[in-house]
Amino acid sequence: MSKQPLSFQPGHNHDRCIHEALHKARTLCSERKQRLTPIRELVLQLIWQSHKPLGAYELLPALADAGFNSAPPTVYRALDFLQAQGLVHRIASLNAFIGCPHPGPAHQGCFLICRSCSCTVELESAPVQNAIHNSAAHLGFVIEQETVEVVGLCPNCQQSDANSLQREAE
Amino acid sequence: MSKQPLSFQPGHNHDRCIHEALHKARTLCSERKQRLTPIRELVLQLIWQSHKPLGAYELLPALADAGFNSAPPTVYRALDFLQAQGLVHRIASLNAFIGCPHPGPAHQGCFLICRSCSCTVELESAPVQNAIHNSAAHLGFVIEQETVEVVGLCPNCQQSDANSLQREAE
DNA sequence: ACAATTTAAGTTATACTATAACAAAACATA
DNA sequence: TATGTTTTGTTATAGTATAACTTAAATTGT
Repeated sequence: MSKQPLSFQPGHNHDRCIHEALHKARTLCSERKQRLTPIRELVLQLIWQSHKPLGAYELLPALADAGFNSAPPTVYRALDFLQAQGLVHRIASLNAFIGCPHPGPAHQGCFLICRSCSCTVELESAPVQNAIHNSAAHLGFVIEQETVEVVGLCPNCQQSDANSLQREAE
Repeated sequence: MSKQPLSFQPGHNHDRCIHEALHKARTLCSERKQRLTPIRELVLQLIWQSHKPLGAYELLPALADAGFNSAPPTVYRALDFLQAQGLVHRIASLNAFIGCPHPGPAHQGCFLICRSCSCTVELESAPVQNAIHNSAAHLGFVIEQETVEVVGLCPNCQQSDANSLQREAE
């Protein structure tokens, strides 16, 4: 097994993840002459609270706490902007959003989502992309957008599951 | 380019698709001692009206016309049953449902969805599956459920798009 | 600096998707 | 036919997302 991505390392320094994500976002938006307004930056920071996808409505209370309007359009607009800039991805199967760990060139992720702890990894999976592209090309289908979301158990939770099954058996 | 699946052949005999889908469903449910009730069969038939994913609420009027209760739980229950039997798939990125052309062994499809005409093909794509499984295995992630939904342009609509662009240019 | 224009945020209302919870009916089986 | 189980009817509500219009802030040209 190869080195785990941070999402699957419970003990990693997550402050660093947040800090880096915000830094990259500021740099990219600046380069692109896009306005990373306070609301947008806050929403991005909130999304990066964890490596778990968050629903739009889960962000509203924190927006209110920060003194902003906290009606749904506010958070959806911020999320729309962040998605357009490739800073967050939407997970269609969960109606939720997650920060992109390598924003920059436009891309669509391939996500591994743990059904137990919700931790989610975004793979940059060339083989998956290639397989999809080949299948599509074979039918003359032109791809514009890909949604690849895989739900299962992360290594940590397989552990826990095994433990609890064992406990049940005792 | 290989032979197109029926979904991408506008002129195909679709009555045959419907008939076959219903026949397979009856056979499978019978084998499994599951009850394909009138409501469930009607919902399946409605889903098979076309090769385009349909929203749950789009089915309600037809249920009402047929004299059934047409509150949301009715159609969602039928869809739940049909999904459990592998007779329909849910397309998460569209909140919509589509008939499975090869029901039987449990599986998760890989879908090519035309953003112009909505026609959708379910691929039985071993290479895509394999690529996903390899990537997951590499991280020690155990897969339970896969969502692969690819949006783009089908061969027919590329044609149309090209034509309309050409017309615009004239 | 000012006015004009564009972009973002506030606000209210509402559309769309899905499920909870309980009652009534239909079915399966003894 | 009595019994338990499954399905359907029914009402209400939860959860997700956007439309439409107003106000405010930032940007641009002069």
